[in-house]
Parts: sequence; structure tokens; C-alpha cells
Amino acid sequence: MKIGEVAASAGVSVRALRYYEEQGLLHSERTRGGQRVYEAGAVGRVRLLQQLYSAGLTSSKITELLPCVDAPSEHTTAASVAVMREEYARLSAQIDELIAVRAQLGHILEAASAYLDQDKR
Amino acid sequence: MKIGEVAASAGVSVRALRYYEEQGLLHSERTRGGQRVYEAGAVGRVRLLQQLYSAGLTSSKITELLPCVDAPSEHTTAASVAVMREEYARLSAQIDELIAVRAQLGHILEAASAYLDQDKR
DNA sequence: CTATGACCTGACGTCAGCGTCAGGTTCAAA
DNA sequence: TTTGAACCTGACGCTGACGTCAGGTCATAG
Repeated sequence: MKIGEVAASAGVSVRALRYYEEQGLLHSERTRGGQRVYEAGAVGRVRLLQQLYSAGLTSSKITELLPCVDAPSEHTTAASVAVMREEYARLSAQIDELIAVRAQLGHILEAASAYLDQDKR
Repeated sequence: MKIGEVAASAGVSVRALRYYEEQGLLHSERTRGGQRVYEAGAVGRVRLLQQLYSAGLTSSKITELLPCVDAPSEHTTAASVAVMREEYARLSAQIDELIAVRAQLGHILEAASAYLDQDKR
């Protein structure tokens, strides 16, 4: 697969894919001419990256974690497990906070909707 | 209250408070000399802002929502309710995604921990 | 073989939410 | 009245994840 196809399939920009490679998060072969060629798994990999990014992880954190995902046996050190525990806790805290905010928004929404309904009568 | 006290109480920087004001999210009176003076409620307001920011809302979204929070009856329009519904949905989606990511991380962590334990024997 | 669309490598631009520095003013205690 | 901590307004700096433009190369359909 060429970079454009991967980008389209994964729903990201070509620039993003080059950026991921620059960060060491995505690997590619090259043609004689120097153009990037990806294995089929690349699309899934990119989707995973997107998920992790949108979960608030930074490139460097992902860099620390990916080796464990790729080869759990080879690169699992006490340090990487510690990083994962940290991120797990951070994620949990963030989730709780988001849920609290959503609940608040829910209350406000309810009141607002009721107000609008009443207004219509 | 002066800006330094509010900052300390709310656990944010003085710069952040000025920024919030610049964005129209936080109001203050002024002394004759031009220094900011806040009501007691400001600290809670700032905490709310922090929550919303950490929930991934941008200043402009918050700007759209705050009037509804402040005066639910006065500024509740169909448009603002629509914005709130959008944000509610976005939040829900984000929460689901985070939970999924956390679960993945959990699996990896489990495997990694097991591997380390086995290694020790 | 050639044309043209996709790809390449720099390298600078963007946007948000502040940090930080400069240079000057205000306030409250002593 | 003085002094020094806290405050003021610009205005530039920073970080991360890309967007975008320039100038050139590659690949493949016709």
C-alpha cells in the first residue's frame, strides 16, 4: 500500500503518517525510488495511534508503550509496566472527571429543555 | 479578593486568570488604580473552568455554554441547547473511547505483569 | 515516451492555553 | 513617607500534532 491509500483508509492525512514515522511510531519499507510502502496492518496501527492520541497520550508516551504491545515478551520491563500503570491511572481519573462534567451538563440541559418547553406553551 | 489570592485558592496561575478574563469567561471589578477585584464566587468559577478545560472543551465552546449556566432562564435558546446536546454527545463518545483504550491498556498490563512475575521465578 | 498525479524532503506556519520577561504602577505595612 | 511585594499591560516564547507551501522526483496510464 502507498501512503495515500493508507491515509484514506485510516481517515488521517498523509502528513500525519509521515509525522508518525518521524516519531518512530509507524514503520514503512521503501521502493527503489524512495516512496513509502506499507503492509496491510498499517491501517490498524494508525487507528490504534489515533485512539491513543485522542486518549491524551503524547507521542513519547506512546513510544514507551508500543514495544510492549508489539512484542509483549521482548520489551516488557519493570519501567514500561510502571509507565503503563501511570497512564492507566491517569486515564481512570480523566474518565471520572469527564463523567462528572457530563452529568453537570446533563442537569443544565434538562433544566434548559424544560424551560424551552414551558416557553412554548 | 485580589488576583493572587484567587489564583492560590483555585490552584491556577495569575496568568491563567487574566487569560480567562481575556476570553470573556471570568469577570472582575477594578480598583481606582486598575487592579482586579473578584467576588468570592470567582474561585468556584475558576474550578468549573478548569474542569471544562480538562474535559477537552475549548474557550469558545465554554463561551457558548456559560451564559446558560449563569442565567438558565435568560439565555437559554434553541441554539444554545443544541450546542449543549452536541457537547454532551461528544463527551459521551470521548468517554466511551477512553474506556476502550483503558481496557486495552489493562489487557496489555495484565499480560506484561504476568510475564514479569514469571520471569522472576 | 510523455504527461500528470501521487510522492519526496525540508522548512516555516498554526492554534490553544498558558509561561515568561520587560518596564512601569499600585497598595499596604512599617 | 517610604519600600517592596503584588499588580498592571503588552508582547514574545513554548509545546504538540499536524497544515501548508516550495521545489523536485517517481510511477503508471495511454
